Amino acid sequence: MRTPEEDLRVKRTEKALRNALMSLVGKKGYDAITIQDIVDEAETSRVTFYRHYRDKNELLNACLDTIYDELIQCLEPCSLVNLNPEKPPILILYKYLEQNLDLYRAILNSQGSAAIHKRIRDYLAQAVYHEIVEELTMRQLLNKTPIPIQLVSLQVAVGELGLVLWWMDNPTAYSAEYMAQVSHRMNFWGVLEGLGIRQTPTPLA
Amino acid sequence: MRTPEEDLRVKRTEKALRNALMSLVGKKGYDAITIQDIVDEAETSRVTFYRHYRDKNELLNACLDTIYDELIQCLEPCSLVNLNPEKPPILILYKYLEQNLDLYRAILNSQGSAAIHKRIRDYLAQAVYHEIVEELTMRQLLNKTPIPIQLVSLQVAVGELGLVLWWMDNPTAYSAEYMAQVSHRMNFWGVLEGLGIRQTPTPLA
DNA sequence: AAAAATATGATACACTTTGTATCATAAAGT
DNA sequence: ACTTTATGATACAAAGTGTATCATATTTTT
Repeated sequence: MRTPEEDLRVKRTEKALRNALMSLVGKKGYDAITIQDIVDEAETSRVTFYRHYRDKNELLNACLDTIYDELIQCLEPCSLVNLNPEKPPILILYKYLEQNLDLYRAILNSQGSAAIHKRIRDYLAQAVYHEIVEELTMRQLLNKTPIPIQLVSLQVAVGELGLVLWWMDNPTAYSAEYMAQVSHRMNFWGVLEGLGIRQTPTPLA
Repeated sequence: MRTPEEDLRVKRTEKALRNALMSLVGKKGYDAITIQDIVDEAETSRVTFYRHYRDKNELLNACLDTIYDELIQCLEPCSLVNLNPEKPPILILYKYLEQNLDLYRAILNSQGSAAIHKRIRDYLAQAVYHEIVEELTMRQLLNKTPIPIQLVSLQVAVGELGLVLWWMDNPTAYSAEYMAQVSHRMNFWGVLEGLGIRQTPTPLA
């Protein structure tokens, strides 16, 4: 039997490279980082880098897979379209990003960030989609929405994520708690409209 | 009197460079374009390029200034927070982008696109902001909003723009008209909530 | 524990791209 | 016509990318 993906050296090297990139991205920003920088930080050689990743972007994707798993685990336990506008589930995302603001700001503002934004957006949209379907099934309102659920979900995703991204560049303007509450509240009414559900408005705390 | 910025040759060269980049970006995508590609297409020399722009990004910004003026002129005559949810002003943006979909898709999906997204987002947000202030002044509701106008505007901007960007990658799913109507309708209720104005819901056409 | 397999590091190389310098020439402005 | 300035050709230094080779070190397998 061979040892295709299980060699200790391989795992060690790849982990070191990932850690190196994540560490550097917070210092000098993704775009300015060279392969040499990465292997210096990882204490390995340039040749070795190319044996594992085709280029910097492929390494970034490997890093994102890791980060992404973390993020998903953060968001897993909460309901994103919580039909109570006062309890913003997106707050979990704000708090998560707040913990390593410098790092995530560097990542989400890098040149290759568009792909990352899309990835998060689509994940959020999908999560919202499933929740809406569940909620509507319970209320026996499925297939009766004035706007396709796909678009309602997408609207929530871009609305919430858009404010998150803005806030990351302007973190002092409002607290994470306030942002989450406000953002969720506005999106909430769009969702109700899109799904054909209406509720009596409640005052903001 | 000198001729600082008005030499015919300068104007001709810079225009040729801008056109070259815009043309190439639709063919091979922004990231893959080299300075040599640009000057070949523009039928000038690399040295000349550097006399006018520091790098590719600076040229892109010059291009965007031009495009951006066009875009603003497109959006100028319309009200972005039109308080009638059935008349979506953002449709103008959809129609504008639809005209040169390949070009704008290439630009808005390029590696450096995050800065462009932000620029459009902030423009939209600012435009919405001014309109809201006007509307609220008329209704004598200024400074009485449950959510800061800045955040309401931003929410509208990211909501509308987010759907536009998604649609550009999925242009066949729904028509520009439908997207605009749906997006505007959902945002509309968020705005009403954010501003403390309420209206009786109307059915979607 | 020995043998086989494989990942690593050092070095070297070809290649692409970037950005600058120089200088004769062409084309604009006055 | 005269002056000023932009252009193009050529050359060059520097940085970065990606590949090839081979001896060495480490891991897995027997």
